[in-house]
Amino acid sequence: MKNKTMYAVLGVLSLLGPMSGYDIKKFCDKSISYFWNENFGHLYPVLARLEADGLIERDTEAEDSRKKNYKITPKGVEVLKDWLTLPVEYQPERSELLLKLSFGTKMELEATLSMLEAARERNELKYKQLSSIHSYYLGNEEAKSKPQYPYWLVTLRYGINSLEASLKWFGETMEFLRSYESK
Amino acid sequence: MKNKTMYAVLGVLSLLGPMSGYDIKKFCDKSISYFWNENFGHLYPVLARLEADGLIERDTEAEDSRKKNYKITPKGVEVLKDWLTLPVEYQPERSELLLKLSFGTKMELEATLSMLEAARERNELKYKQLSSIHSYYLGNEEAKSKPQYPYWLVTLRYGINSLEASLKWFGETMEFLRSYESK
DNA sequence: CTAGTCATGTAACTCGTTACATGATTAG
DNA sequence: CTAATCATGTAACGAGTTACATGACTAG
Repeated sequence: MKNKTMYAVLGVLSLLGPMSGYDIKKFCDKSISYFWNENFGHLYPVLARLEADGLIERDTEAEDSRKKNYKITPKGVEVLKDWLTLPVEYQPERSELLLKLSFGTKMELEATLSMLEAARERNELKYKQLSSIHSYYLGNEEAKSKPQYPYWLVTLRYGINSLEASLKWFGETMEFLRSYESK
Repeated sequence: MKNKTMYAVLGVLSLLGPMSGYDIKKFCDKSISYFWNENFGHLYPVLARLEADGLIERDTEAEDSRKKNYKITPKGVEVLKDWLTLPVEYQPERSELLLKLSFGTKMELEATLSMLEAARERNELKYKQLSSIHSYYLGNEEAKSKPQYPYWLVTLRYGINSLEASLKWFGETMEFLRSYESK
């Protein structure tokens, strides 16, 4: 479980050019929060360390007084590329929803169902948000002209695809549990 | 991000009866690793604390010499049930695969594709494993007679359903990226 | 003038991982 | 006899979260 925040920072800076810590956080929240999240408490120390290690540096041009804009260095690019070619690390699964559900016999059916319903609604909301971004992308020539376009499109589709599958499961599962009980 | 290991322990003990730390770990690895994982370094201290707090206690009956068997106490059951009715906590997403993929322009297409292929193969293997457990369940009368049966079935289906969706996405995505490049 | 947002940071903390240590038992 | 597995633990560490502090600027 190595520090992945640093690679996220390097990647974002290499894709979008000089940015401040605050901007990086905003970008995460706004554009990639469905698959990546950062918080200030971790981000700022990582930025300091990346600068100390010479992987990023202050961008003196276009100084916005109170912002600390960083740009990636050639050394930073190298480190990023090395990481990109490494296989994706195995991440042990931990789903609180499924854990609770597997203890279903220890709670009331109604409680289980309302837990599922709450989770389903959250997913449905996310699904709608991602879908609307998706259709925006498909109809926007400027977005399409960017080199990142195909990659952003497929990540988006991953999110949409997963949510779609989960919504289907929620429906089937709630139906199944209700009918199983009433036998 | 409260300590969820303790609830996992309480739940497992309440479902399966007295067990040792070693057995709990084995159960996680064998039966629920597709949605929950534990490791000894965390598990043993948590067991000690749960005992100190009176949520579990040593089971003196059927002592297996070198095993420390724990059973859940009434207080432990209460704590478990309180937690079960709480809504599932929001878990910020962090997918290394999608992060890397979103930086796709910074690497060779071939490297991206082989990263995807490796991930796809892992998922396919898991998919086959879960599917075989699923069909075993459906044909096993003893499993069906247990009160947990409907809950274990639906968690299993969650795993299968997600993997199925991801496999579909992997196929489409690799195809899309290849054809996008060659234009 | 005041509330909110912009922007950067630090300190304390908790969770979970990794690596190591130990001793007992069992299989070949 | 030896290697593997059973079984329990500890120490050190690192990642990431939460809460707090600070100051500047901005909209009503």
